[in-house]
Amino acid sequence: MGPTASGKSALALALAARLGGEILNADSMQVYAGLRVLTARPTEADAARAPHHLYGHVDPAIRYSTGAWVRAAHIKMAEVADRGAVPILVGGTGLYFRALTHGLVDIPEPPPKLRAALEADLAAEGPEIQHAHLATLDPQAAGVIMPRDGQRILRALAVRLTTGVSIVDWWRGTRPVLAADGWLGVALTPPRAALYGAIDARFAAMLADGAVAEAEALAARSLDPGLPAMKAHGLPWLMAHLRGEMSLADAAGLAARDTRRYAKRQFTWIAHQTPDWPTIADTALNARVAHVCALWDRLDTRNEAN
RNA sequence: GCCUGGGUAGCUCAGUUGGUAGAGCAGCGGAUUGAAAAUCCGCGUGUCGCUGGUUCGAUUCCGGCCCCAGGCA
Repeated sequence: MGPTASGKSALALALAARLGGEILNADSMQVYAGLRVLTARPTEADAARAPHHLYGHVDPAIRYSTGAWVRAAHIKMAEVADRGAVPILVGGTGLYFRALTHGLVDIPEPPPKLRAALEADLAAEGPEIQHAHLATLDPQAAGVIMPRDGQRILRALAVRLTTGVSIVDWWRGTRPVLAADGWLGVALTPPRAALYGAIDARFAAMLADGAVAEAEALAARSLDPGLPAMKAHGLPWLMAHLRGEMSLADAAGLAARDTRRYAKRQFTWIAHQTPDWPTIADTALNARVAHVCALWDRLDTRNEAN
C-alpha cells in the first residue's frame, strides 16, 4: 500500500509484468463506477496491460463495506492463484489490508431499517446523546469509543441491538484471513513535499481529464450525499461549484487540501498500523520494482525451504 | 507632498485602561475491527513593522522613520 498519488498503480503494473501477476484493487473508492477520473483509477490502456479486478464494479448508490470487499477479494485472490498467477493487491485503504492480514469478525449484518433509524436519531440528537445511550446499553463499547464519534457509536449500537452481544466481545474472535507467511506487504513512503506536489498536479490533471463532467453526471442522479461514493475527494466541492456556490479554482484548492490531509492520515497508518511492512522511500519506478522483487525472492526461497 | 486607516502566528484578524498575547482557517501529531478518500482525538513563542523617548516595566503612551490601502493634491 501507499499514500494517495504515490505511484502505486504504476508500480503494480510493473510488478504484474515482472512476476506474472494480476492486479486487485484495495482502494475503497476505486470500487465505484462513475468515478474513474476522480478516484484516479487506471486508464483503459493501463488496465489492458494486465488483468485488473475489483475496479469500478459497484454502483455509487450502494453503500459498500469493508466486509463486502474482503469477501470479494478473498474469492478473486483464490481465482488468480488457481490460474498460477500472483495476486497483487494495490490500494491506499489501510483498513482493507488490515481486514485481510488481521481478519474481520463475521458479525451478522444489522437490518437496514435499524441502521436508518439510528442514523436519524444521530442526526436529530447529536452523537453525545447516542453515546450516553450506548453507555447504558453497552458500557464496554462506550468505553472505547469517543463521545462524538457518531460513526462508530452507530455501528456499536447496531451490533449490540441486533446480536445482543457487545461489538467489543465480537472483536475478540478476530482471526486473520491470510496465512501468516504467505504474503508480502510493502508500503510506499515518498517524501511528504514530493507527494504534496504530486497531489496538486494530479488534481489539475483530473480536471483536464473530465472530472467536472464526471461530477455533473453523478450530480444528475441526486444520490444521498451521505453515501460513501459521494465523499470521493473533490466530488462535494465540484458539485458545489456546479451549483454555482464556488469557483472552480476554489473547489480545486479544497479538493487538493482534503487529499493532502488524507495522505497524512495514510502516513500515520503506515507508521503505526503496519510497522512490520518494509517501506520504500524511493520515488523512481525502477528502484521500487527492484526493491520489491528482492523482497519477493526472499519470501519465495523461505517458503520453499519450509 | 498632505490627510486618514492599517502594519500582531503561514493567512484573516482580535486584544492588552502599560505587567511580553489569542481566535478562526491553514499546518502538524495521533487513533483507526463492515461508511475508512470515512469518522474522531490532540497541538498556538510569535523580533506584536523599525528606532529613539517616558516608565521599575512598552506590543500598548509619545516622537521619528519605513511599508501597505484609500482620499486630497
